[in-house]
Amino acid sequence: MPPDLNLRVLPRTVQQETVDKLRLAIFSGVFEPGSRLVESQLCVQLGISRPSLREALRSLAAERLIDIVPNRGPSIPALTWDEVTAIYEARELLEVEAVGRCAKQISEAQLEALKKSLSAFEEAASSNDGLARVTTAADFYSIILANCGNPILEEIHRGLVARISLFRSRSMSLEGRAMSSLEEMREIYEAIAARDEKAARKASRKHVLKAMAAAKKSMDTTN
Amino acid sequence: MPPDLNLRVLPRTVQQETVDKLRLAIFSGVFEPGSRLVESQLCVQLGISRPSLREALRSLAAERLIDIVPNRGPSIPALTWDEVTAIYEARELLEVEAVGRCAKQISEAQLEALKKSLSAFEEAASSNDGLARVTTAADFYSIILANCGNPILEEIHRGLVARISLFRSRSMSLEGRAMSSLEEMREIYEAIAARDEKAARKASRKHVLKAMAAAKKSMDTTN
DNA sequence: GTCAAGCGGATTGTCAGACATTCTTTCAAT
DNA sequence: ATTGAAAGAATGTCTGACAATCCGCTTGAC
Repeated sequence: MPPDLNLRVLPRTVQQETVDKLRLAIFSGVFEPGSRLVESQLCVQLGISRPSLREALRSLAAERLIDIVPNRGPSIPALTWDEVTAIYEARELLEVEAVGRCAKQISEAQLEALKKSLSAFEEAASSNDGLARVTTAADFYSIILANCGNPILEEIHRGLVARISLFRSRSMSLEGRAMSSLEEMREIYEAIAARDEKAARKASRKHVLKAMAAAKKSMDTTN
Repeated sequence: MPPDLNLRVLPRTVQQETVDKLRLAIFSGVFEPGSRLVESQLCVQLGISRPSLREALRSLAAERLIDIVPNRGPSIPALTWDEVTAIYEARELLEVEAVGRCAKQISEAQLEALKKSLSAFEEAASSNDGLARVTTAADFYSIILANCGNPILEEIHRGLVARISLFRSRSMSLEGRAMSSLEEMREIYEAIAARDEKAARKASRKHVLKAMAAAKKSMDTTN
């Protein structure tokens, strides 16, 4: 038996379920940015006790998915454009690095999986399912980050993308954005498949910058 | 009145105090890596109730400063060398970028502060105060990260450095490490002061790589 | 003697309820 | 209109409780 195989089946606790549910709700835009999360209401909606909820909220606050101000309670962050820019820049730094590493060392099997996820995104891009677009795109990055050889980069990247999920889904709904996004992602894929690290990095940087520009545009038009 | 001036005085809650105290305790190596944190014991030691403690623990778990396994409770992570390497690599990526940006845009006043912190480290380096070495070095990075123009990089970097604090303090106690560290940091400072971005990045990369090597060495000798 | 099964203490997961403190809002008074 | 006070709502924190789970030890079988 492989020594590092973790066979432990992690029991899912109420607090974990709650964190996942709330995270998903935040992603999906259930809560308005800036709106407050009232503990008693959430307790009823989720069917859990206040202590469990509060533990979950502390986790989300540490992930920066919610803000908690003492004596005012939790709320959904209303990100300024400066903050969003900073997150996109950090994402660029990490993602470009991950793509570059990925080009050097991804396995054929994973490359195949990456290709598949690209197809999935292609399908979603031509559909009108906004959520599908974001999730399939996320799958694509996820495979890349999982194969960059550094789990920390993956972890941080996931956290960053989570924080700008709303902007991503908004911008992905922009006219033509999904299609150009597809092209950029295909370019990334091709470079990785060709094991061309330099080209992969370049394509990745271009993609993130365009995504940021699209987010900016969607922010201007929406607000 | 400046619109972004935040005058709110944040009341310090028990949970925040607890997070800070525990974080500091973890930094200081009060807990053995791999050791378990028993809730009832911590409650007594900290003089707080279990709910408050558990909220604090969830925060720390989200920061990856502790592990929490369902039904087994929290424990101090026993990092493998692979994990430490991954963290150092991510730190390299962020720190090099931050140093590069810093060289381009740090203000004269902050540059002066950076110089001062370097002097502080110089003093600590020649002393035998291990804790002072680590904290003054941390101040040095802190100023750089605070002036890189991207608060997200700062935030992530702080989290990463926190997770390897033990390795940093151990390696900083290595014969001669503090002195060579001082030289590397001086090189970084000089490059920033000269506004030489390229040199700054190079010096920064060298510094992190040497720090990683020292950590590796200390790990080999200690274990 | 080794190994498996099982038992009991210790620890965590979760909840209910309570109360002081603080924030927000409303309404009255100057 | 601004100020101030009071009511209502929400959070911060604690106590106490109980079930579920884990861990170590004993017991028993082979």
